[in-house]
Amino acid sequence: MRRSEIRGHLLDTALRLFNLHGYHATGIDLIIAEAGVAKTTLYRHFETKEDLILAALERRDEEARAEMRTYVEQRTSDPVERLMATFDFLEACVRDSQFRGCIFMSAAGEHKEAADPVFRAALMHKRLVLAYFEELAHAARIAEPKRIADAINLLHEGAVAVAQVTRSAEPVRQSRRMAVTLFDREVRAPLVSSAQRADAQAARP
Amino acid sequence: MRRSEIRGHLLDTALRLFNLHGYHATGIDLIIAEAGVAKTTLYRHFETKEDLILAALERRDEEARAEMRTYVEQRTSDPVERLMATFDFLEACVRDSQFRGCIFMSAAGEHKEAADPVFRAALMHKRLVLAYFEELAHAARIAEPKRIADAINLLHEGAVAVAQVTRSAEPVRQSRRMAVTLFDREVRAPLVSSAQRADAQAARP
DNA sequence: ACGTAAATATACCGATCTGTATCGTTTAGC
DNA sequence: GCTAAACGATACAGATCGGTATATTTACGT
Repeated sequence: MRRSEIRGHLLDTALRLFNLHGYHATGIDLIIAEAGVAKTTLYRHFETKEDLILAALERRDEEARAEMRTYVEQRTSDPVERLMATFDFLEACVRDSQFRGCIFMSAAGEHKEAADPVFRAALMHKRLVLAYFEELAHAARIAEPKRIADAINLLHEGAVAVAQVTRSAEPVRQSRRMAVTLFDREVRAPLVSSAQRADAQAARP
Repeated sequence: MRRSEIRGHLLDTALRLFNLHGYHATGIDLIIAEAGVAKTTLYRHFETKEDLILAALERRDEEARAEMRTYVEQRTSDPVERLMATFDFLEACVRDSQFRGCIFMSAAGEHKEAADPVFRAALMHKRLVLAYFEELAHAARIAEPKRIADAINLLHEGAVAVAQVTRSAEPVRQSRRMAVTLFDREVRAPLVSSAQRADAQAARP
């Protein structure tokens, strides 16, 4: 492994283990063993474990939001359908065999003090995701974009929480349907894709 | 302190600390110090820390569901309004200064293996709460009680998750409004209380 | 009131935790 | 190719972890 890749490899390894076992339960020794790296090397890149956690969360924050953006934008150009596509992206995340809940919620759950840097990093991620929902709602020319973004955010969080304990993707599908029911009278265009509308027509002709 | 109270006192102390700091971050030494009890005493009542966690979760499960039942049943006898009263109960929980998120979600978040007894205890609590929602939906003579119970459950979980990071009760109020919007055409009676309807009439006569 | 079971305090165990120190080896940039 | 920085391996420090052992005192049931 090239030296320039070590830092990123450490972050990826740490993120995988944090996702699998949580933050307190994942020791430095396990991280370096899984990464195949000496302990000295880890502490040359990150001063403390907390710094490693913060760097990992920052990396994952940017990565996750970029993935969602890419998924949503290449799925449809219709601004309203893009709002709904966030649920499809979420469903894909939840269906991943490695899904163990939202790592930012876990981070906040293990670092509950509002002043804890880890908690603040988790909060910041949530704010940025919410801002993206607002951006989508604004583009969709919805009357109250902030309220709709809050609602989508709440449905997302509920779906992830229920999916985390039930180990099922069905809560995400249900939250999507709830979003459709909630918003289908508030926006200018239908909230189901043309393909789905065709399916529905074919099902009951 | 009487001997018969020690076990319960240990469970209460442990629950308080688990809620404040999480499970891994709360050591045995802190629990016994806060409880004012010798370590030997704790280990006479609970074989391991995991046993203590499981006993604490079981106690809190019964306590929390009994509190919700009591709150809901004494607030209104109308079965439909009782569904909505679960949100009011939730709002009271979230407004508590000690609120740090759902301790069962935290437990599942720190014990992610599906076979972990702690994870299973958290899952069991969620199933029982969902069953109560179904019970309420059934009493309200709703067409699809299970689907509505799932929806309420999802809104609850979303509200708690968002409230946990934003440190606000507003997400709970929003989830309640979303529930009203979702169900007001599905049930036989209005979903706002007569007092709220009077307020609305007074506001715009 | 007495005897037993459970409480206490304290010391201790081995394991594990985060983090450092040492030192020999490898790599990257000039 | 030289040099300086980074890496690997290992040992270790000091704290804390969950859990035990022991010896003494306290409280409860009969």
